[in-house]
Amino acid sequence: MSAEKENTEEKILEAAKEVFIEKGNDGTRMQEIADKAGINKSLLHYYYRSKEKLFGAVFKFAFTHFAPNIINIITDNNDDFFTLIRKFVSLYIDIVMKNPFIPMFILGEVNKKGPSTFVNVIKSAGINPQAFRDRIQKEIDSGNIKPIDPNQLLINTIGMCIFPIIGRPIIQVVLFDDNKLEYIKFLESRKKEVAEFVINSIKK
Amino acid sequence: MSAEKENTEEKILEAAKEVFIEKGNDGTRMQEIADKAGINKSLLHYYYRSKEKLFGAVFKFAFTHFAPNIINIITDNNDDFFTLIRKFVSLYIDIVMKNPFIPMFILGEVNKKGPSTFVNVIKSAGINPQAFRDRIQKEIDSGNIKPIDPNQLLINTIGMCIFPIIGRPIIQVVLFDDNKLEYIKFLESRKKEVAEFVINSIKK
DNA sequence: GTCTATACGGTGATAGAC
DNA sequence: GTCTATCACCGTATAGAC
Repeated sequence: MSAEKENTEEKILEAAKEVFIEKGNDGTRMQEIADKAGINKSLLHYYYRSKEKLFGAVFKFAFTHFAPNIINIITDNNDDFFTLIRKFVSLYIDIVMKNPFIPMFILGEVNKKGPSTFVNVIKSAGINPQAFRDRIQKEIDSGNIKPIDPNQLLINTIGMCIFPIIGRPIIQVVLFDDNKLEYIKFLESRKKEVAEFVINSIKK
Repeated sequence: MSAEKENTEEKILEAAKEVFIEKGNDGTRMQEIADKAGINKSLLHYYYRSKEKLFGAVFKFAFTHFAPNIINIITDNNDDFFTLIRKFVSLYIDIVMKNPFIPMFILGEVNKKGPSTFVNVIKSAGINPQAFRDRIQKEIDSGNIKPIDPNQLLINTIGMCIFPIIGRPIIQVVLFDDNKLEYIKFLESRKKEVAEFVINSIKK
């Protein structure tokens, strides 16, 4: 997917992303990363001193490329609020559909190690919930939507976007008799369904 | 929490639940389970032949004690639909609050191994989404609620209940400045907030 | 920078005494 | 049933040649 003649360090990181994100820290073997990068195992330690450091690089990538894109849709946005919600939901579901393992990876690792290990990454990711809260409050004050706790609205919306992705194996089996196409169709239609669900709930 | 003089097999399973559910299959060491059970490592293999088998017992427990309780609230229920939703959401959030690691455990493992490994457990868990779909359809046909795809409504509702639990480390840091009490309060109020959010969205 | 060889501590699993 | 001792293997990490 990237350039053919990338340097070794980059090749390692790309391979590490694939393995770590799919298998998690505990499930990842340095040997597998080396194989996938087409280099020797000890080269991993030459570029990244330890497994932990390599993992850290992968986690940082995963988190910073996911969290901020979401919230930043909101900041500096001139759409009316319902249009904003439709764009947000559609874009977010699209992102997680294209990177289905990343949410599970982030949530799994953060739950295992606790936020303390990642608090630097999390804080430096540029997430600014206040901008979101402010926008909601403005809409409420203007009488455009029903009163609601902005945090609740945010978690509701993100939860509805992410859960069907991380719950895929169960959802596909239980709801769609393990039919992959039915599941994909279901997910695709959520881009509109979730937005309308949210809008219906808060509109006056 | 259980009887003092439980037999060894039971002690092992209890210890295994704690470790597996908190650390996942890859992160679990047989030694840790033995220590927690207060017995020797080789006794684990005497009662459960392998780590895989022991894991299987834990997963089966976790899944069967979680999934069905949810859906069965719906079956054979005589409440009006909005009361049903309020009960469902409140009970479900209460369950996951009391067992916060189980959703992450189930989702993590199912995503890692794929549903094929657990398809027996999943299918034998007694989940019956059709009963739920039928109930929704009845409400729509009766004109009590707006038309909506029952699957979408189900995933929306469950997603809003589970996501704040598995996303806790991030949510607590980003939204509540790592204030534990604020997070708990937020979760507690969701028992009502989520139900009203759903009801607002589907009521006519 | 990249390789081979190896150290060193675990890890699941088994054998065998009691 | 429960223990100790031990096995065969695998994991990360390092040393050192080229």
